[in-house]
Amino acid sequence: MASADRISALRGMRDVFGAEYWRARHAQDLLERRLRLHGYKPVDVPILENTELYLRKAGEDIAARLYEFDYRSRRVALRPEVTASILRVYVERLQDEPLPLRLQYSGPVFRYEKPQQHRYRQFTLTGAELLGASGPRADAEIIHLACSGLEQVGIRDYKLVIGHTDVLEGFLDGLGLRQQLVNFLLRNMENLRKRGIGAVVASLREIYPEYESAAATAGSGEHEDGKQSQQLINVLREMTDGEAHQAISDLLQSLNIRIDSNRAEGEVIERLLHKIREDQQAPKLQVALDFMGRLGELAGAPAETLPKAYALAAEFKLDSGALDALGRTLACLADYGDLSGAVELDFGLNRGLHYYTGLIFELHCPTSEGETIQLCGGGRYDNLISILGGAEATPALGFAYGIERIASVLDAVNGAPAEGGEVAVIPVADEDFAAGLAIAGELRARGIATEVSIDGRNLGRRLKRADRRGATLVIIIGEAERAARTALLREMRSRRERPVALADLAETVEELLSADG
RNA sequence: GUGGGCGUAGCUCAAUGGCAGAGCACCUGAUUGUGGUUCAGGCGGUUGAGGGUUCGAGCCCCUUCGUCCACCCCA
Repeated sequence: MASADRISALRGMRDVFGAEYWRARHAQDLLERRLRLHGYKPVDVPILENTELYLRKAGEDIAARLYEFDYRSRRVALRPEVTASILRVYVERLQDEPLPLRLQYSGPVFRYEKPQQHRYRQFTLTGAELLGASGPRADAEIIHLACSGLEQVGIRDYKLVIGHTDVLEGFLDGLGLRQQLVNFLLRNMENLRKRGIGAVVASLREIYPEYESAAATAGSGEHEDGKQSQQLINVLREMTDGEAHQAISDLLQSLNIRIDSNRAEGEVIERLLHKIREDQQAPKLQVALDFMGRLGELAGAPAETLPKAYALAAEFKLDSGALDALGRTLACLADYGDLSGAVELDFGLNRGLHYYTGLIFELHCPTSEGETIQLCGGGRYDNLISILGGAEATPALGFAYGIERIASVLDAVNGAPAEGGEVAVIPVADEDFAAGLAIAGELRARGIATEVSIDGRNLGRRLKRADRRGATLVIIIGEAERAARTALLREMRSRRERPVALADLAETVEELLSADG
């Protein structure tokens, strides 16, 4: 019969086996253990959640990448991260626990992104959350914990990058920009640094086509508008959308003006208001871009970078509270001793999950190909618990490792236990199976991985199989052994073999294996 | 979303527009109770799919699907 068409794995989904499996498994075990040793209690949460959980505050970026669907009139989503679930559990069931509460988790997450190297649509996160703790001591504990996990799995040449959301966000919030533009600017911080202001302005045009013309006329003051209408515009700018809309509508009606077009009156008013306000945004945008350009250059060792940041804050009359906090966190971090990884401050750092409210950090590491990949990311999200319905505002922070990425930078030697059975039992004939299975049972009871050969081919073939599967010892039972109540114990590497009494077999095997190391 | 590369045997890949091949894996035998080597043989293909050019297409052209990589973003 002809074979049917194949069904292959979905794009971006991977099958993991062999050495790669063990590398990832080993890394995850070590990390979980390290978190446990710091008092972080494991929690298992569902992979499938209510979509709403991720829409509350995660930001549009993640919403667009969600595996999300309707099931029996319910909107559900595969989790793109685990923090939201952990906080949901806290809000739902753990609010009577004494704070601070230390929790950890491991498991798969899903993001619908274009796959490429070190980037899959399903990957595994191991993470920690510290709930109900604010201040630099908590910040330092989390950063140190993240670093010490990497050291535990044998990664020492990592780089720690620390940033703070309030420096940029605080500045933008004070500017009075439309929220859409603020979000745009936050998203484009990296972009600005890598590709320059031209690229950012180019993509800005997509959401704010008027930017350049508005910027050009903004400086010229009161242009074709008369002074009176400029005053009117200023009044409208101060109003909320609803008030302004109503005001214009009333004005048109009292003057008995009909909007003479096939557009609805409401729509015309919307556009008018939009236009009035856009002009206002342009100069602010210019200031914002200027500030961001300067901020993006602020990266490097804390000792040099922090003073520069203070100078910039003073120049733009910005509150330096975030910088003070960063300084205190760094001081607390020093109490853990020297970090073997290099620490770097980066004020351009801006993480994709938009719920971060203060400290943010990432851990990076060079790969064997000479590239740098991010292994871990985290930060503080003080208002997420309230957003998810927590009874009272509870500060919180955490981080997560990407297990596959960590495994990819470990060398093959680092944690790849032997595969399959160390011992293979080969019963030659049907009559030998009962004895063979009994021996296998004894060995397994002693913790020795044992497989029983069940293919009926000739002995040579079966030995070959056992060898290729990595068996170091083979136990052969056939007619002669059956009669003598022994088994033939063969050491594969040396090809030496000798009969051993069935009663002594398990003991002998154990000794041989432990002698080998 | 944008830009590249690649789709040929189970796997890794060859093949000036001219008979679709090799290595590995698998199976059989030399060896019906002794593996890693060797030797002999065998199985294995709608060359991703569809159309076009040509006497002739795995190769050239168009379409489409898949996949990998890069940008963006992230773990």
